[in-house]
Amino acid sequence: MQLSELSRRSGVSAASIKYYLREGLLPPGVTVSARKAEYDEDHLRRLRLIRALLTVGGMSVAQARDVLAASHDPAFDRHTRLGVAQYLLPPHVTAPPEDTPEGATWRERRGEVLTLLRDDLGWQIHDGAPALDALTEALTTLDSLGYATATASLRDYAVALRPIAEKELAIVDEHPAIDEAIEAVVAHTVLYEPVLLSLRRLAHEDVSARLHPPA
Amino acid sequence: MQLSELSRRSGVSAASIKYYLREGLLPPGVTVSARKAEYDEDHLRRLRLIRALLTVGGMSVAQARDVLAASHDPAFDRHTRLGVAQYLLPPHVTAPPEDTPEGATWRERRGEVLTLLRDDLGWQIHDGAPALDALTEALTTLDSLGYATATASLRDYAVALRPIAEKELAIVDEHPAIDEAIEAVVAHTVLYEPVLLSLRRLAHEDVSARLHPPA
DNA sequence: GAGCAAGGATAGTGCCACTATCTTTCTATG
DNA sequence: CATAGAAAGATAGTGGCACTATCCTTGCTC
Repeated sequence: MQLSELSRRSGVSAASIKYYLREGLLPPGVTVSARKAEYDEDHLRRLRLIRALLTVGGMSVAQARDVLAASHDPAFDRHTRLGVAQYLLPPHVTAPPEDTPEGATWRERRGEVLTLLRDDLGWQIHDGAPALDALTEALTTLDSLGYATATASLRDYAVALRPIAEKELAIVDEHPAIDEAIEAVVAHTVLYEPVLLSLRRLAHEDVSARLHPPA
Repeated sequence: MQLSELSRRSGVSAASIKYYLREGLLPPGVTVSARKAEYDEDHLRRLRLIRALLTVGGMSVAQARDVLAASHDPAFDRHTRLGVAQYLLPPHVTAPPEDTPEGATWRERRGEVLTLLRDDLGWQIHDGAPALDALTEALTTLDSLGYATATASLRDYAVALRPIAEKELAIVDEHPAIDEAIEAVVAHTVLYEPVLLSLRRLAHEDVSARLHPPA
């Protein structure tokens, strides 16, 4: 199909598709002639994924490009590529400078969390996992606002989320083809986040309605 | 304290503080004279909350302003204000137009989810809850990519999140002062989201390491 | 072979979160 | 008392981002 048809079937403007092509999010089609390029169903699928990452996932174009590129890099094996894709996903937080008081408490907090997850819960996680930094950042921010987060409640969260993670990984492993699996990881990691957060808010509403019944 | 000291103690540039004052995120200080305004500890605290909403929470300045404004609106009672704060929080999705095929499936999906939560799980949730739209949007997007989400797994998510929501609401109810409670709701709703998502990703890593042990 | 639509390149647009500058006002100091 | 200097406030500017509008070339069609 031509670019115009790709645009029509995806609902994305032709100008935007050209933009994604320029930015390397969408691989170029087969150039048939100087005024005709051929795109296939894979392009359509990829385009839908791109739009999902940008809108539902809230990622930037640059982030989406990096994730999509890394997830198709043949230099890595299956397990690594699955991890690389996840490690590249936002958010990315950087630790505060080491020589400041904030930096010291930050690092201390990070160590506590790592100990909880590794030693207490027995999770096998890498020391440099970006999610660990994001978690530390959120916790220290809450601390600075006076909302101390007990290690115990953090453990409750972790325990509640563990079975969910197992189910999700099982779904990914149903895809034998590596490219499909990668896409499944990216899609599940990013697109299930709003599912999780929405359900949490709805649960809040239910609990609140029970605690404070409206008149 | 003066604006310059507020800047120094918060780490936010004086120019940015002026910007937040202009945009109505931060209430003005007491004008002592034309070149001197007095700020107090509440301003410092509010400023920290603003920064947290913008950076950790990923909200826009306009969204933060609306949430902060509504949460201090005396026209609402405690329960309503807690809800209003949450309803105003992003993301906000709009349903597709009713007369399109996508609009029809979207609405159908929304109805299914509502039935699951209300009739099956017995949750008391409002029909117009924005989280319901966000949830529907995420699910239909996943559907369009070929990842059908079984109602059963959605129920698993909901069941896993329910106890977390209970704990969180209990913490909020520890604050008798309404302003403190509002701030607690906003802070918990927004700032615990990265906690939840980070822990989920770390759980993924652990599960993946067990399924595919690295060499 | 004239018209026209598709592709590709390039410059422009609108929004956002600041940020730099300018002016006014006050106060501390010689 | 004069004046330098600093704080507030107003206003205009900046840089990044995600597109988007325009222009030009090319080649198919009638």
